[in-house]
Amino acid sequence: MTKVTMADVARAAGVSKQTVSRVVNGNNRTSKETAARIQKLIEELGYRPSGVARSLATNSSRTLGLIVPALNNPYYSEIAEGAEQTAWEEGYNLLLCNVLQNPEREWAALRSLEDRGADGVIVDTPQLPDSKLFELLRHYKAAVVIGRSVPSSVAGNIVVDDEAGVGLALEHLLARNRRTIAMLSATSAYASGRVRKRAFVHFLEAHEMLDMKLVVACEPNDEASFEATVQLLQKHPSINGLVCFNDIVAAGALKALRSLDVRVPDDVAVIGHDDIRMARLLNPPLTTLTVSKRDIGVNAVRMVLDRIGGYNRNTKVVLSPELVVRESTVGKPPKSTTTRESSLRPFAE
Amino acid sequence: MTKVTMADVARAAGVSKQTVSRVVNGNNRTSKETAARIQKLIEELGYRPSGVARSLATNSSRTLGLIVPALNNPYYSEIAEGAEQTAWEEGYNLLLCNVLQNPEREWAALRSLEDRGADGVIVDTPQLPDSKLFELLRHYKAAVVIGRSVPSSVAGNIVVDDEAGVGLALEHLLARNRRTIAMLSATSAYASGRVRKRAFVHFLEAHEMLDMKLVVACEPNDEASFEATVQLLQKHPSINGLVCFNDIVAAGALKALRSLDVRVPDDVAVIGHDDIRMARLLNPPLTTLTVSKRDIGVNAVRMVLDRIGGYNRNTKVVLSPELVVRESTVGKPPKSTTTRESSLRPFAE
DNA sequence: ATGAAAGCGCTAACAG
DNA sequence: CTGTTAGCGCTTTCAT
Repeated sequence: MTKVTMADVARAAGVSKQTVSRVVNGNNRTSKETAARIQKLIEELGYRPSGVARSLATNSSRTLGLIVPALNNPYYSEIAEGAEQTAWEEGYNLLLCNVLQNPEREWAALRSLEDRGADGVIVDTPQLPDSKLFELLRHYKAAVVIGRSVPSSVAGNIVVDDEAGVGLALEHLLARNRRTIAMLSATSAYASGRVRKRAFVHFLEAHEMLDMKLVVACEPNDEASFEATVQLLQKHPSINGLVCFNDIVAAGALKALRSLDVRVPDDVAVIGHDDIRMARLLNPPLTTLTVSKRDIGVNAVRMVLDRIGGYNRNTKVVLSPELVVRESTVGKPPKSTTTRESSLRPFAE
Repeated sequence: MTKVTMADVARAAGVSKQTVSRVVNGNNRTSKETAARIQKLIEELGYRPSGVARSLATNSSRTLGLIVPALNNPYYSEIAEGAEQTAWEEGYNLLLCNVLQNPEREWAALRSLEDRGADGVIVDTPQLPDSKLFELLRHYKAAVVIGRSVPSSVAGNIVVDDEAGVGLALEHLLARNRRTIAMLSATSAYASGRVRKRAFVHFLEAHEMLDMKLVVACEPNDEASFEATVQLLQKHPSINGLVCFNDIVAAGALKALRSLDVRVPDDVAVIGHDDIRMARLLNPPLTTLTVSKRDIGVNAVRMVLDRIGGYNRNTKVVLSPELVVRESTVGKPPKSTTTRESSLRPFAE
């Protein structure tokens, strides 16, 4: 607990702080012998460089911030995991901020990270309005925004092509002769919910199959979804396909269908979004759209690090979802687990 | 992005840095007028105090570290969520470190947090040996350890009474006439796995029902559990009760039993641990042991903050699990299509 | 009520 | 190869 400083080591070694500093930072411009001697002293005295002092002197903390709306959502925790891992590998620390769906806390987290000297931030905040977000991001050396489009001057950008994903889902259902397809969307506070709903509507409109009465929204949790599904199917028993905002919603729907004695997929085929771990453990295992959440995190960190380094080449990454086909749409036999590789489609603006 | 320092504000206001400092820190020993004037300047210039510089000067960062083995595990992400929220409310930042089940990274995270000047740490690392852990913790003003017992001189302590929990589970099974009870434990690297296994063994020994061949270990993921369950039941078809290390393992087991056409709970009653969100969505919904993960996080932060403040009163918190009874042990309740199944509400026996 | 000086522990920019 | 001189932006004494 006693604090050993660089000066202590220098004194013990009979050299200047600078020399110790050079050894600590692996700067070879010191003689082998002194380097070795200092190294030994460092261990003996148990010296640990102070990151705080170093940050102040270098104006760089080797710390990144990641702001997510909820960590109990597997979607975000997987992003966090990928980001954490990558940051670690690059010698950076990740300050993870969980803002609990609260725009005020999103704002505060951004300020707080700034004060703590974070070199860059990665933000996945569905709620904070663009104007405020952009203003806050100005204060950082580098930033990356996930999940909504931003100009490359403001931040790097990682988005998921939900439009394409919903297209895949609907084509899959159509190919299996489902013609009365409903959607369990999220309440409008969710940006991706809006996108997925719009894509759904457009697609079915184009196929002249749209019935807006079959498009309902609920809070994205299994309880709300359970209720919504029960009501939806009681009102519209002819439904034979169901696209859900995410896998949690789909799980609630499956449970509801079970309680209604509606067979899946025979009576109703169900598709989720995200492929969280639970998806394959449900009964029946859930067909779902997925992108690699880990990859989002990994790419976000790479991108923000690039930007910190002054390379603004790759300003946007669009990830295309893939359909993981399981029994909730095709029934028992086809045991073929779709291999899902990350489909990374980076392009410069 | 331009850096406004305290000196800039002081200059603009025609006062010294110290006066600005006093205003920033709410020290009233400044005249109302100058305080107001400075406050105005601060807003106008967009001055933000540097947390880094302050940390260096005060030797305190108002930052806490939380080290968990895996964030994709809902168990830990809920702890993190509780901790995050509480830290935030107390004006602290939470540096979340995900160490991916890797003891080397557990070690590195502890060092890294120390270098970054974290005031305290909360550690839930199943793998790092006590001796190493204790040594590392010495460097912190305060520490709290979750999930394994430590002396109060080393750190505050939050543990779950797994012994009692396993007792609840087994009594429940016994009461339902299960006499051939197996356990799917975790590999020995997991401290709580060891505790739960020991409790299981002791309990059944005391009831003269122990058969060590029915106690098997696997990696705590659904795939390993699937395999282990298949093998276990093929070798011992008489098994009619199964206690699992956690809910993920139980989910894998349920899937395996389904594939073996073993009925749950009629043929085998299954109990998990943790009550992660997925538990009630499985088919059948899973009976499981639970404590409030959020509370663990909340308590941990409170405790470490107490210790930073010099109060070492509350050195240990023991949380007792409750058994949430669902269909995986008691079968299906009478069905109703209008009301939701009541199994959403946890209750203690 | 306010200011001056001295540092927190480190690195940067020159010297030599 | 190594040392010296200055800070980084803030807080802490101590004066005034």
